[in-house]
Amino acid sequence: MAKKRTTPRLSPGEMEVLQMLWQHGPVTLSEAQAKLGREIGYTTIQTRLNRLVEKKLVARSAERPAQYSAAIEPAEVSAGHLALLVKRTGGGSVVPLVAHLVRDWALSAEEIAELKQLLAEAERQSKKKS
Amino acid sequence: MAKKRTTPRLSPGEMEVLQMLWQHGPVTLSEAQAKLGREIGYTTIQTRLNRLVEKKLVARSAERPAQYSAAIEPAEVSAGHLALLVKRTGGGSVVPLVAHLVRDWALSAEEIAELKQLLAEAERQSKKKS
DNA sequence: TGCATTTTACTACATATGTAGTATTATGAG
DNA sequence: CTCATAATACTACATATGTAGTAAAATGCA
Repeated sequence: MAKKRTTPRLSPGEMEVLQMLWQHGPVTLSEAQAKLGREIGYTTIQTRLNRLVEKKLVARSAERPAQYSAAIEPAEVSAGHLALLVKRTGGGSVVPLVAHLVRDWALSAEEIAELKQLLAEAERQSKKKS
Repeated sequence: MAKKRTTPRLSPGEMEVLQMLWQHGPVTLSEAQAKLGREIGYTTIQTRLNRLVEKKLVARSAERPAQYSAAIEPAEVSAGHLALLVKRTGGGSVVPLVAHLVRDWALSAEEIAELKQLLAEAERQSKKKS
């Protein structure tokens, strides 16, 4: 397994860009601006992307109208953030966090089912390991 | 219900201080430094606390050796962060996030039980509401 | 081939954050 | 009451981040 380079701290703005890249695949600068749309300057996005590229979190293709694509998985990012949250606000336990998640977001029946599934798996793992 | 003042963005350093305050109750500056311990300057913590106080996230008592205490709940903070994470890395669904939590942290049998409990409740809510 | 347009690179600057020194004020011992 | 010590306030400064202008380079069309 590859090195676990602790996600180099993502700023809000960087997150915003990454999210955009995760949703809409690789994009050019102009497309990026269109997607992020909003009242944000073209060069602003350019700068953000450049910085992300420096940090190896985004890859830029060699073609002329370069394609920018996320070089990190959403999972990796959330994992890092969650680890921090668990430690900080959960006192080390995931339960308070999950409690929040299931309480504050009205889960659909399907989602609840999925989560039950996950728990069941976790339980099996737990048993097997002990 | 009170205003939902979107947690004013907590920087890593601020989180660190808040965490300390949540764990060990109200503390004075010196105690704070002791707890955070580390090789961090006294005045550095002072500055961090001051900034936190400005942002109303920490309260300072009037007594002489002032007592600093968190003025925000861990839950509030995690709620804000999670909301962002869900939207950004989960594409709007909590499932991927929870999946991560239960997979990456080896949950104890008790924790799993608690979570099942939570899901059961969520299910009841869901049913009642629909 | 020359210019208009698009793309990319550089540069700039304000605010935020991390860190900490120095000055000032309050407090307690003698 | 005076001074040493603890506590608090101010000030400073480097790096990070958000935002964007301008210059330079590549492209495409006339």
